[in-house]
Amino acid sequence: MAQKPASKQAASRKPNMREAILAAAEELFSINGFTAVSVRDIALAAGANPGSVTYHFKTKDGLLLEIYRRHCGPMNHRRFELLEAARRVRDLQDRLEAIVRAYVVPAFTSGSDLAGGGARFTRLRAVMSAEGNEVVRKIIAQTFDDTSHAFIDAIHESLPHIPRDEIVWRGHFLLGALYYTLVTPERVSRLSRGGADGSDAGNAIEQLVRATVASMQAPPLDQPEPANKRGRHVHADHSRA
Amino acid sequence: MAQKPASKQAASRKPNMREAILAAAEELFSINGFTAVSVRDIALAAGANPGSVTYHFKTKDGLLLEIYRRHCGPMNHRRFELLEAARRVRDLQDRLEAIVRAYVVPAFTSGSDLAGGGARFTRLRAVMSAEGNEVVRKIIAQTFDDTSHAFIDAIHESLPHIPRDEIVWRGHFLLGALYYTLVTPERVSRLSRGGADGSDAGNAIEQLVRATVASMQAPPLDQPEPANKRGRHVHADHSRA
DNA sequence: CCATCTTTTGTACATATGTACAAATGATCA
DNA sequence: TGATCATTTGTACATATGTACAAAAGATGG
Repeated sequence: MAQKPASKQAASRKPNMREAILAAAEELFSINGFTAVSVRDIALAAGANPGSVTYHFKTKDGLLLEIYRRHCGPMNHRRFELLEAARRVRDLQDRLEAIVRAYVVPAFTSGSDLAGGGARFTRLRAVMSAEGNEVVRKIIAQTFDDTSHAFIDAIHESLPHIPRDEIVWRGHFLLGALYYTLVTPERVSRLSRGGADGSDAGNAIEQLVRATVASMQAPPLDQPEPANKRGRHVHADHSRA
Repeated sequence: MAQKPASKQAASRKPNMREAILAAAEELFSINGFTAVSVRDIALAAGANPGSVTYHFKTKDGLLLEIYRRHCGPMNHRRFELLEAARRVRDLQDRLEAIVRAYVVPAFTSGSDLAGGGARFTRLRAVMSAEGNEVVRKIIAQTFDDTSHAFIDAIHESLPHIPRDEIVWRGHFLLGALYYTLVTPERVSRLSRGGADGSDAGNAIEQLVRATVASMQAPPLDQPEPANKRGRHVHADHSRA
């Protein structure tokens, strides 16, 4: 019978080994990938015994699965909250920016109560997607496609003259840029010769939002390039689709 | 090229095992990452003996190194060729697009004479950067930073009113989008419900160029979207932090 | 033909890996 | 307290890994 409140449910104060293992695994996976990190590495970093990992999560895959289970819910919940708020913005351009921001911000900040948990988990997802992890592929398709579709549709509503497929492409580029920024932030610092800090999440968010909003507003491909393109090409009224 | 059936040794005119090993390793690394692929996997895929890999490349790292050495030269050479041609385009907007295209196209098509060699090598670089491979990190910084700076400067010349650091950010986003498209093309197909094919390199290039040109032209952050300058942008907020 | 160099093969070895499992330890409550 | 459960520890095992190395096979030039 489940009559122990201090076991798994409440009890915010408890030096739980299970949590330490999860945190250590998340950190190591997000830096070195799944296959490159051994169960022993994780146990060592968590100050635990290798057998303890098997006890709590059965397999290494189970550990990865639990990391996803822990983060996906809160992150997507936060995204939907922000998306609902963004939908209520009246000005079309402001709304588009709010939608993009609603997608980007939780990837950097949301997640559990751990500091930097959101960015770490997103970096983990980036690394896993590059690694082609099979365990993760299912979770991604199951958990994130709903969110993606919701954002694509919302953006499409504020940019009706752009075909949905092109919004899919540009949203895809957004995710790639997001991932890459979290995976290799030092590249920004290096190429800007110290002028910009790739690890500054606040700046990264603003740059990413600004660039993405502009890319979303680009004229679609099937629309022939306007003759006087040096000027305004954001709002095109003669849409054929 | 090779019309012999799926046998490993019979009928060998000049099999050039070294090339077969390189090709197999490149393919496997670009899909599964470096650590996840064993020397025996590579040897099996190449129809070679594991010891042959050691003979030709000494270590597994040496094999990866040779893959990079083989592709970096031609790819960056092609990029510089296209960049020089792009610089001569008179119209500023056309020039910007030509520059972006000069960066993107070789990533998909250039490389050796092998079909799809360029895209495969770029996908390999994407996977390696996500894996944080130490062997690769040096080559990247040494070989690609020159190219990146050249393109950043060229773009900056055609967009002088945008701070260089912001161009660095947007170029960084471009590379992330490029990588992610090569790593996970099926995501585009899935989210567009079959309307777009993420594996269609031609379409991917056009979408990427169009989106990137627009993102590059976005007003800089310190300049909160003036309505009088270029492109019609409805005023955005400056309240968010 | 032989001699010499290059390449391939087979095998071996030390170590790393995921995971199973029993014993030891710790916590909880009648 | 002692009994029962949860957790941790230590160890073991089968397999996978990178790489070294010697023998075999093949090519090359005289």
